Amino acid sequence: MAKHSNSLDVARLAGVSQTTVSFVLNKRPGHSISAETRERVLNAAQTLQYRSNRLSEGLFRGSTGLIGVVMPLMNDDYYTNILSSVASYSSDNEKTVLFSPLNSGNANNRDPLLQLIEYRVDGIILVCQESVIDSLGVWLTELTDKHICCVVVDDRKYQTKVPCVVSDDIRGANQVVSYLASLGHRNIAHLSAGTDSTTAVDRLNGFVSGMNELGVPPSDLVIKGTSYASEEGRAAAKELLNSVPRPTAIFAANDILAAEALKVIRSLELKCPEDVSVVGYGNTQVAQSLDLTSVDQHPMEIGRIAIETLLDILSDHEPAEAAVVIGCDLICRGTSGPNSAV
Amino acid sequence: MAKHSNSLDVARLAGVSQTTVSFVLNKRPGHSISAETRERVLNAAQTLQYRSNRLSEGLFRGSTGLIGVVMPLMNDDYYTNILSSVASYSSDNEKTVLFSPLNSGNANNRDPLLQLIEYRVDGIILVCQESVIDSLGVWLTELTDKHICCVVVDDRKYQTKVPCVVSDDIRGANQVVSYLASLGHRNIAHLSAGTDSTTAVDRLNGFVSGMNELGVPPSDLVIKGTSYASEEGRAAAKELLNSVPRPTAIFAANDILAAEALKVIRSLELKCPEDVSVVGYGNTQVAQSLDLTSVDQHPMEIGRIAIETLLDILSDHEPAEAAVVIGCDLICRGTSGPNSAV
DNA sequence: CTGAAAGCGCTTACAG
DNA sequence: CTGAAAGCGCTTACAG
Repeated sequence: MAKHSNSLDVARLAGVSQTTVSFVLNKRPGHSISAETRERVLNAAQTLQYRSNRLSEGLFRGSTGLIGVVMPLMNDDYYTNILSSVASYSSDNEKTVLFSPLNSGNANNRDPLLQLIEYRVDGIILVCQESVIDSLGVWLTELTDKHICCVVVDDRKYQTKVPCVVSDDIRGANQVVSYLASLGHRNIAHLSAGTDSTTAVDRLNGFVSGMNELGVPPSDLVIKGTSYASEEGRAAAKELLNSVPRPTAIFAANDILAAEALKVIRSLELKCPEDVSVVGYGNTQVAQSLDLTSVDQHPMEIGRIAIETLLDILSDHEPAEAAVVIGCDLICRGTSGPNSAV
Repeated sequence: MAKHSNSLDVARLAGVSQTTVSFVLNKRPGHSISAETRERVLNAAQTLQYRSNRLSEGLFRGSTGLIGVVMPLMNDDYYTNILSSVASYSSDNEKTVLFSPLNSGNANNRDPLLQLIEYRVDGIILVCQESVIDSLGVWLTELTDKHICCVVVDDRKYQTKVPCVVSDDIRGANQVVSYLASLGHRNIAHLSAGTDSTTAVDRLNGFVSGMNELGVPPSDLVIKGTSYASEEGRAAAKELLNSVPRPTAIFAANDILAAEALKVIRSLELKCPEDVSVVGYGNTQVAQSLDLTSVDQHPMEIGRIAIETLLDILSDHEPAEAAVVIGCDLICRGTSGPNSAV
């Protein structure tokens, strides 16, 4: 069992009361303590390696300094970067992250929110994903019932009730289409991730609207793919690349799918970007390693805004309502080039 | 400010004492409660959406149910997978992860351990990295002073003092060499990550010993590279591929470096694996996307063993001492093939 | 079968 | 300038 010294231990060693210890250690401005007593307390605390018990503090204050983070944890830099940014920013603001994973894969999934509530977190950052969307409404009312502040990332369905931070996937996808069009491409196909995920739908919509702006009629749009899974992506990529006429450019809904497209291109002995240009989404490590043109969503920025928003609400009680939309940037690399068919 | 109902609220609504509420909710075996009272308490708890305050519980019990995790958070599936596995396993065991990032990048880095100690975590999983190695000794004595259980991942320097879980990098690297040798390669170069990181050193050593077993004298070994950073890796890969005679196979210390080697190979208009075979390390998303032969370290398994070990110590007080070495597996993909020069 | 009381480790009015 | 006391929300001997 762990052995921690407490403020009473410090008090005894310094020959003062607990009150004095608390005053010295918390540097209360009102109460002045004699320099000599101060010194004695500080020494005692040092000697005993005293660390204040944040649980007790929290109990008294009604504020724990804990920030709950609920998110899926998958092989995607996106989530890692958000977590990294939230955690480091929290740490800078004397907050600590209590982490609750989504879809841990294991069967006995405890309610991820419940754990956080039981520890009386000051606020929650909830990063959404398909599997969560259905529960979201219930969760949010549970949180508002208990007056627990929450910021939702990656979904804006409830933006009137709770602050949301989302990536501008529609515009990102749109930018990709404009960029490919500027390279002379018209026969652009979309390797989609289906309609289960909000982000996939947004990227699809951005693609469609971009193509419409180019004057391509909806009936001529070439779209395949049903999820972010690489196996399905591969099959869809094959269909796309075997269709006649073959698209001169493929816009994939994420970098993993783009990687699958590249594999298929290679297996068909086609060349990228000479025969087919490929653009991904997310600008993950995969994109960098593949020299893949992709859209950077700035996940660190998303995390930063989310935690900043949460901390703002926590201190000001200002009920921010609007959704914050984080812009994205197209990063051009070697997999995209001029349409050689022109 | 958050509003939670407490056990007194429940007691009042049910018309019983706090004691009874506690007994009902915690299903104490000794004390029997009349079915009718039980029902009333349960209903009241339900009505008030009562959630026990784990901080108060922890204060009383001297055990918080919090597991501290200290790790770097970078664009590497390895850490993400460890965290994912630790978090889900913790959750399954009624524990919650308190997360403390390493190298958050920001200047005002609070001591990552301190936060965890202040929240009186039951135990700590410490995933090492170059930047931590120096502090490790100090940290460990701080933890043992306070009798806080700790499991160290990725370093076994202190295995006599604390349980360690490490990946078998030496053997992994060794396997790569054997595999490449079995394909007829003899002129195998190592794209190293230098000597700052323990893992990089182990992979280097595994490579060297593997080559020695093949009968290649140390003086003939070709080794370049100084870190896991892709820029440096790229430069080193260029040197390797321009050396005479050109290596017929390159073993890179991780997948990112391998990806850089592949880029250089392409830029030199060489073919992989026909002209040069490439093998990475980590079997990350990058390896899958590049169809890269790589070594899977089973990070989920590493995380699982780490948290299992910690939970064992926590419940049995058995002072496990030995280091657990997690095996790894070579995953053969398209970037490695027979030595065509044979 | 049920409840009053003490205590986990803190902090802050309130006295002196 | 310093301390005794109460209370944050729980749980568990100990009574009855």
